[in-house]
Amino acid sequence: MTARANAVRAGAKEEMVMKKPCILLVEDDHDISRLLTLELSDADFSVIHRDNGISGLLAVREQEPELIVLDLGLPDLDGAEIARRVRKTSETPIIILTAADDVETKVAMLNAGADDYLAKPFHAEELIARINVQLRRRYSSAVQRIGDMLVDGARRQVFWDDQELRLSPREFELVNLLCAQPGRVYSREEIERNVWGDDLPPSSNVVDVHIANIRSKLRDAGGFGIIRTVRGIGYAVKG
Amino acid sequence: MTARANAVRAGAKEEMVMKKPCILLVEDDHDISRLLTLELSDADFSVIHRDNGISGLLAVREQEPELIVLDLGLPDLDGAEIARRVRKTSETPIIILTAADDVETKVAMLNAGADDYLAKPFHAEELIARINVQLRRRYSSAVQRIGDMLVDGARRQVFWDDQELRLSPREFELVNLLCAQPGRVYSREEIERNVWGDDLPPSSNVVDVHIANIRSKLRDAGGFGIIRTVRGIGYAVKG
DNA sequence: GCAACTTGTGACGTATTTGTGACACGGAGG
DNA sequence: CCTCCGTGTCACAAATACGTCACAAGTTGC
Repeated sequence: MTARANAVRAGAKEEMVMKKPCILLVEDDHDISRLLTLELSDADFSVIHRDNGISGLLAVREQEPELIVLDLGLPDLDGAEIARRVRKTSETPIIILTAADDVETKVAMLNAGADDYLAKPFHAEELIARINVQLRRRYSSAVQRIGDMLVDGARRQVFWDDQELRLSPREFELVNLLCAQPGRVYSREEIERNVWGDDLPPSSNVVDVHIANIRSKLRDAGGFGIIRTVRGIGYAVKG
Repeated sequence: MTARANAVRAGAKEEMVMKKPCILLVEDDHDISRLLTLELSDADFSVIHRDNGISGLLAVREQEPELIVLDLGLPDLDGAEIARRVRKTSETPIIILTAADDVETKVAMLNAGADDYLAKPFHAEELIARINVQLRRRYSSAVQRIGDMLVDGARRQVFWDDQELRLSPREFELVNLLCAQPGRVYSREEIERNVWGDDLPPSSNVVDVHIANIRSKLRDAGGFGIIRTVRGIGYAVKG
């Protein structure tokens, strides 16, 4: 449920009512937290704020947020420590905020189980962008059925008529994206941003080629016309 | 270890209805008890809380918990006294929490009938780990069956077709993790966090090598294709 | 102290994946 | 009917990920 909600949310804000993803913000600086709470709410997240590590940890259990934004310099607990303890029991994405921008800190954080890292000062939009990346990465694991096609995010498998398609990682990501919102048209740019992320393949017709390959594999399994081409824009799956 | 134990139980709960072990927590500090209740529930125990010795003793009779976690510094009764009285009528495992960490107390507690002893401050995971040890000692636990493979968490044994595989500790941990949720794909990072924990093997292809060894042992016993490679991500067992 | 075993590392071969450019195709508009 | 632009298709080169091996360091038990 979270899964779908988030996978879908990127483009869907305007069209349907859906549960807002809940962000837990653990930050002791009152000014920053107030500002961020506003910005995040604005970006259509529901925000829970805690100003110390202990109550932050409690909130993780009690509220089960979809994502955690964690300040490194908390009065009681070390950010890394919090990350480690969250990781003991859950895979909730964690984004760390910090004043320092050195490599060691970054590595230490990621080793502790953080998923991303943002050095102050930063723009709220950047944080929001990274939040969305993490949400998509983690919660694109829903099981989605579209006609005879079945997309299982947790297993990273796609079936047509109970026959598995052997998709490469990129192919799977692409299918998974399109299937997040059956019927919705994804532009090439949107697809590249979501599937390729920071790797940016700025040139060429990669998307088209991959779509072609996916179609071919679908055809081999007996599926036709699942992926619709929208001339001038991009692609969509039938919905 | 803790992480794994929980993962196993968490995963098992989806498929079979299994009674959660019931823990009786006797603790007067309200903050600690709230946190522990949450942590324990999270670890998939059912928790009963009492905040004094008398009602604690009553609860032992009435609820018949599988294990008792006992704070030493209670307002009405001495922890040792409680332990002794429980022992008059039952062998229910008892774990004592205490502020002091001296040897005499420890000996006194164990003499009174306690099974284990934990000095504050402690991490919840440590408590959970010790709880699991005690439960395992007293009751046998989680057995997972996946096709012809059988994973016995309590005995730390894996069988294929009733033939035992001789797995090294690490190998067992790895298999056990993957089998906690058959079908679910575990990323290398996730595997490292869960199997290696804080020992951090930051470099190299350890996971792959171990998987290869496990596969080889499975093959020797007649099992093929149990562990699926998910390119670009990690591994999963068929399910 | 020796032997057997466990564990992590680095190197290497191989199969798959992935991006690119060239070109064919086809519909929309003139 | 012809042209043009956006797509489909193909083959190829480069990059990458994974499986495997041999080895060294560390443990355990005898």
